[in-house]
Amino acid sequence: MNIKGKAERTKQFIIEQSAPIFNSKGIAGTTIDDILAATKMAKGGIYGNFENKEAISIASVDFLFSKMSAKAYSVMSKEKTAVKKLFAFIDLRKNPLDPFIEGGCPILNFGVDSDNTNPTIKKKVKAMIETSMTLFIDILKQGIANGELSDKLNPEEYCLKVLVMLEGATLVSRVTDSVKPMYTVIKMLKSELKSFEIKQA
Amino acid sequence: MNIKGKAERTKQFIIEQSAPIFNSKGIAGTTIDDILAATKMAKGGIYGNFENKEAISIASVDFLFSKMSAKAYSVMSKEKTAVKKLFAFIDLRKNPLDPFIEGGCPILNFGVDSDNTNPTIKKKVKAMIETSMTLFIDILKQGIANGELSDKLNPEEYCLKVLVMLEGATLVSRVTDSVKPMYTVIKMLKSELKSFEIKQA
DNA sequence: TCAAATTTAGACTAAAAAGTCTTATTTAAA
DNA sequence: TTTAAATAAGACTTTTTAGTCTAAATTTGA
Repeated sequence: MNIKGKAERTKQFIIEQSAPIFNSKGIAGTTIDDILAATKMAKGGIYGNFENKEAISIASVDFLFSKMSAKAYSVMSKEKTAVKKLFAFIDLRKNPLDPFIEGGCPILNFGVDSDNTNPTIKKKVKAMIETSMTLFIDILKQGIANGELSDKLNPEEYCLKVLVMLEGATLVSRVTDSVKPMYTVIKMLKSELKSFEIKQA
Repeated sequence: MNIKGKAERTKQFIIEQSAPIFNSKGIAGTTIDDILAATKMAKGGIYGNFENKEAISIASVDFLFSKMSAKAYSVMSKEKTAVKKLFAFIDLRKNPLDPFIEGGCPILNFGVDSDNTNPTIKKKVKAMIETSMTLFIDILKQGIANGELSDKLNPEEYCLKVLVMLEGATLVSRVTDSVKPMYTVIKMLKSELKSFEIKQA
């Protein structure tokens, strides 16, 4: 009848409803009752589709990371230059108080949540960080190769800077309930990259 | 007999044993049984000194923030110049895999943990961030005032940069299980501050 | 459309966690 | 040293959370 079958659609629905809760309250802080409330389903419906809470949390993390990657890819591929691509990515983080994903950045949240407690999730966060870094580094290398950016720019170091400053600023902005730290950080990051731009003839 | 009395010493002992657990496993992820195991006490001993788990978590956060502040003050006051003071603070974070406080940076951990869930703790994290920032800014302003540092340096922006980069690098280093991100970040932060140093005659 | 297979509801059970209370022990002031 | 007060032990109760299971409902292929 349908392309995917009921089971798979229900599974996806549960993940979509649960993911923002795990992201907001943490894995230990999220209960099955939270998930029942969010999905308006009963236990049978949940446990018929997932073995246990852990399985839902893992699927939720995968879902959120995919969603983040897809969004980043979407906004970046609309731009043509390396600088514009990076800026488009940075701008996704502009308002940490009204984030793209409810509860704030999943890398930050699940990174802290899983550190010391959850090796499975921690591995996923690590992979997400490494994939993102590699992608950004490649974009900057491309920009240097085609003369858009000075070869004085160190792509690895600048990309690390972007990542740590965005995560750090997300933390500070959310805790202090102010967008100002993030705005200031974005301004600094952009002006640094601009200083390596080579004016085209 | 003793200066403080048994009750107060026991209370302090419980806090000292519990704090690293809360910092490592998060507040929701820490159980009373964890605390019993760490203190080797029984329930009566715990609940005789604290009303409930929340009270222990609050006292633990206060304890860890005081400990951090004291340590920072201790290493910074040994130095005479603004740059050396800042560097001493930064160097406290050198190895995120073997941190001064077990489980990693409490600002990062409790910031993420409390965001969305725990207003009481969140307020404490906010206060800690703001006090630290103010302290560092004052040190840099002093350095500018006495001619150690160029007045081209923006103390607010540079301090924010230090804070967000150290927190972000702590996250990345711990999740990827590598000190390299933190080393790179520290190198960048130091070289930036050095570039504002005025060579004394 | 209809029947087999799949999926879901929700009462029920099990396990884990929080918190209480009485008894025993320890402390500290006289 | 003695004794009243403070403190701690640990069995017990309560609450919360996870997970199971059977009957009912829904889906899907023939």
